[in-house]
Amino acid sequence: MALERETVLRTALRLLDEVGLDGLSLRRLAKELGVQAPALYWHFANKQDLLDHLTVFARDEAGIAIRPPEPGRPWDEWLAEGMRVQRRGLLAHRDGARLAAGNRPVPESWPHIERVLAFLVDAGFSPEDALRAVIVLGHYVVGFVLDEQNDAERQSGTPGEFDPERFPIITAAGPAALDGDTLFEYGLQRMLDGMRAQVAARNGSAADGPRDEPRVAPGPQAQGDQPGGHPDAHRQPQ
Amino acid sequence: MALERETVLRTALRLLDEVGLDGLSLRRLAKELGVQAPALYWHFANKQDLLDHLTVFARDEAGIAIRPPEPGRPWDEWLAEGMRVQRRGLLAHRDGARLAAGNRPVPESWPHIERVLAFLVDAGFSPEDALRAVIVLGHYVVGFVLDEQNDAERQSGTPGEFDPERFPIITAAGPAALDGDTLFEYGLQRMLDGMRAQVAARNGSAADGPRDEPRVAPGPQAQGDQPGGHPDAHRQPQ
DNA sequence: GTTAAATCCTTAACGATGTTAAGGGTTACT
DNA sequence: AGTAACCCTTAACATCGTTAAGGATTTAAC
Repeated sequence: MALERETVLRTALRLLDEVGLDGLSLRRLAKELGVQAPALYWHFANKQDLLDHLTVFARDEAGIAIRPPEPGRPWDEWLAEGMRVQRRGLLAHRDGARLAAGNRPVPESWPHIERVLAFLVDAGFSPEDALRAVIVLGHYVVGFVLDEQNDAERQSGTPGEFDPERFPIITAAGPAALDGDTLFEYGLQRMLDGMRAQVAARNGSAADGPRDEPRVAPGPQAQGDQPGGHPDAHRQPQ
Repeated sequence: MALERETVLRTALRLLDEVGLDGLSLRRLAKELGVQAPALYWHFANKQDLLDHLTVFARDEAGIAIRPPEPGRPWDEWLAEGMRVQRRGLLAHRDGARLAAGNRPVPESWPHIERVLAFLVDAGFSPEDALRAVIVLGHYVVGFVLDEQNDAERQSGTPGEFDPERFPIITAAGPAALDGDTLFEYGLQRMLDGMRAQVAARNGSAADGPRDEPRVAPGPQAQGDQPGGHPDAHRQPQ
């Protein structure tokens, strides 16, 4: 019976949760599939190629694909929700962030990004800042979960006890400040605050503030529908 | 002649720049030192231990240690500068971010953090938010440079050409939006904007919105730091 | 000055890894 | 029947981190 690529990836993902990324060897994976290790080279060029596809597989399985925002919903809430989903997708599997960070990006992700950008431009972003925003937010999410899972894998998180004499402020902050969800939300909201303010400044009084950001000419952008037929109804200018 | 720990680390750091983190094997390092591989186990418990110390060594060598802000200087400018220095420290060596992200944090870094927190609390942060701010900014920096060096190591950056039909907004944004320094500064300033707003709101009145890029910051000039203004990332030859 | 301990490194080897070479079966089509 | 595509096997290579056991060499003690 032929071994399907998807079978390999699904097994690899399950094995990843069991043994971690460092324990995920080709021999171990092959044994799990009832097969010899070199058999995997028929389906994938090499291990890196397998991991690249595994990243895509995990992302698709987690349902990261962006949903268009409901018409009445503010862009920032929608974006925030998207980032939370992305974080949960990385957290869904052991070493998920390391896996996602350590592979080459697949070209399939660009259409997805383009669709997100369309919504942001509709919301008042310049094309440059829209692109910057999604990239920069993505880096935040990956950096965050990377550390989060690093702490989980080893026992290396925050020391349970801090000497109040030497670390008065850390002690005053307390462990609640380091709670994963709260901490993630803090950074996320700070960044969105900044973007909100920038968009507001750009859309509102566009002539008063000493804004020195290069403004793009309001040329014809993103107005027509895609030739591929994406029925993405981007409307509702905030 | 006895081999010093520091000699090992300095050699390892130089070798890292030559062969990358994946090429940095104990045998290769030992050969560079004119020694057999197991000799390294006298100086370090294992490879992970060596890499942990290498991270500290690289950081100390890069002069990441925080300098207290000059009395008149706004906290946000000072923090921004600290993050730029941190980024440059990671960029200073090949795979620097991967190295820093992949090790267990050393307890020596906590006093450093405590000192930063003291300045932020003085500036109006609550202890919780001060702690959150430095952690969250750190995650951003690591996530950013991780991707930056990932693109550099492989040829896997952005495709040089985008089809304007399928990707109108990405095309409109242009490659300038993806310039490392500019992109880093964008996310950094957005996050600092959000923190500024929060601190201002917490300190009661003073409804000052987010300010602009520090290079045009109002107030007393006279702070002529580096000529050149923007941070200049040194990338070594690939 | 001999002895004992601490220091620093070597040789040999183990188990495991990614990967390649060469080829054996099965299946499908002509 | 023959041939090509498909899917996997056995064997092996080079390299990896790591351990075991033990030589040298220096330092300290009696």
